[in-house]
Amino acid sequence: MHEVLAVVFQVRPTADGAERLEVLLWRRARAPYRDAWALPGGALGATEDLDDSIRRQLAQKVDVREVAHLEQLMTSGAPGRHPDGRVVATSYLGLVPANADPGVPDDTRWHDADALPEMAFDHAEIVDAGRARLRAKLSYTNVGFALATPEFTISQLCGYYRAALGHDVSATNLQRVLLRRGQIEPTGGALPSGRRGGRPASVFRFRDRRLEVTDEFAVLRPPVGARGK
Amino acid sequence: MHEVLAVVFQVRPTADGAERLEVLLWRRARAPYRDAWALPGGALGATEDLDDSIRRQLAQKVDVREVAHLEQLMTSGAPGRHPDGRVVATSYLGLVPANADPGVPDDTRWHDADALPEMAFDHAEIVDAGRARLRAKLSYTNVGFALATPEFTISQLCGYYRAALGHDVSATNLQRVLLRRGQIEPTGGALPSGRRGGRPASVFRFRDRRLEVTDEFAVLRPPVGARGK
DNA sequence: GCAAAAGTGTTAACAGTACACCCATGT
DNA sequence: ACATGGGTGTACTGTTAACACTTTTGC
Repeated sequence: MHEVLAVVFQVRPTADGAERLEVLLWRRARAPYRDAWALPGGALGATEDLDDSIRRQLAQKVDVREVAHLEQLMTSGAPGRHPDGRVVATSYLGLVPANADPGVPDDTRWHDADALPEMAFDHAEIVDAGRARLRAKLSYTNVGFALATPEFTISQLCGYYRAALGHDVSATNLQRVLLRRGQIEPTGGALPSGRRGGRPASVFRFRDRRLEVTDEFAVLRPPVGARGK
Repeated sequence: MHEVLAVVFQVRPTADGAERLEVLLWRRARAPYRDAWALPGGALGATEDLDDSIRRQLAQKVDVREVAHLEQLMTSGAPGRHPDGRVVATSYLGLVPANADPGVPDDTRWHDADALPEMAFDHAEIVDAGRARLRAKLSYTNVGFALATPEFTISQLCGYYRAALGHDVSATNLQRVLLRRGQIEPTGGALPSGRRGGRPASVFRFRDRRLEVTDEFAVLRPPVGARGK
C-alpha cells in the first residue's frame, strides 16, 4: 500500500498579534492512534501520479488553489511505521500564502509548527523534515513568494520570514538581499500609515511566482571563465 | 508494486589518465527496454525498510561495504513510467570512494555520467537528479569524503571534485576552503615525488566520515545574538 | 641549475550584517 | 513638536577567487 501525505505550512496571526508558522493537521477519530493528529493525505490511486494524488487529497482539506508551492519531501517505508501492515508514504511540502484563509473541515486544524500535539505514526518526523527544508530553501531560493501575499510591505514580509525561520530578521537587510537578487520589486504603490502615524510603507511583489534558485553556488563556484554556463 | 533504485557514482580514471564521474548501470536482457541500460535495484521486500532494501539490492552488484554514503534522492510514480503497470520507485544516491574497484557482474558496467547510453524507463532523469544533488552537496557539506580515498593529496582530491562538479577546481583554494571549514586535516605524512620531480605532496584525510553540513546558512543568517544555537 | 609539482602570501571582489541616520506621516 | 514606523547610507566583517611567489623535489 502506498500513501501520499502533505506537510502544509502557513504563516498565521496568533491571538497576541504576532505571527507564527502553522501546520495543517486532522484529528484521527479511529484507531490506530485515535485522537492523535495526522497529516492530510491518503492512499495513492491505482493510475494516479504522486503529485496529482496529493493535490486531490488536499482538495478535501483546503482549497487546492490556495497552495502556492508544492514539492516532494521524502519517502518513509519503515516496516513498523503503520500498525496495520506495510505502508510506504511519500510526503510533500506545501505552502499556503498568508492572505488565504481556507475553510477547513471540522476535524482539521492549524497547529503551531514549534509545538506539535500528539502525532500519529511517524508524522512528527515528517513535519520536522518539512520545516528544515523550508528554512533551507528560504535561504537560497525565492520560495518566500509562496508564504507571502501577492503584494506586501517589507515589514509584513519580514514577519513571514521571521515566523518561518524561527529567528529575528532585519527588515533593512531582508529588503536589500531580496532586491539585490531580483526576487522582489516595488509595485510603486504605498500603504497609508497606521493610526499611530509613521511613514507609509511602499508595496512590493515577488517578481516570479515559481520556484527559482537565486543563490546557486554557496561556495566552490566554477572559475569565471566557465561560469554563466 | 514498489521498487528501490540507486544512482551509484564513482570517480574513475579514463584511458587518457584523466578522471571522470561514472554511474553504475546494468544492461537489460529482456523486454521492456531490452538492451537499454538501467539503474541497479529491484522490488522492495514485504517487511523491509527502504534503506535496507537498497543496500541488499546493491550487494548483488557491488560490495556494499564500498558504498561510503547513501541518501534518499526522490520517488517517481508516474503511471506510465513502467509499461507493465504501476510501479513506484524510490531512488537513492550512493557514492563509492575512488580507490575501491568493486568487481561487478557481467551485465553491469560503469558509464560516463555526462554521456549516458540509451536508458530504460525514466532512469536518465533519475541519474541527472542524482548528479545535481551531488554537485550541490559538495558545496555545503563534507560529502567529498565519500568520493575520496581515505587518505589523499590535495591534487588527487582536486581531481575528484573536478570530475564530480564538471568544472575546473583550483587546488590552492580547495585546500583553503576545506581546511578552514575543518573538513580535512593533514595526516603528517607526505608522498614521494613522481619521476619528473616536484615537491612531495602532503597527505590529508577527512576529519569525519559521516555527512556533515559545514556551510549551513548560505544567507539569511540569524542575528549574532541568536546564533550558536 | 632547471623544470616540475606543491604549497603559501597577498590582493581584490563580493555579499551580508549591524547600526546610525534621514524621511513621511498622525496626533 | 514629537512619537512612530519606514527607508537609506555607510562601515565592517567574513569568505572566496585569482594570481604571484616560494618551497621541495628529480634530473
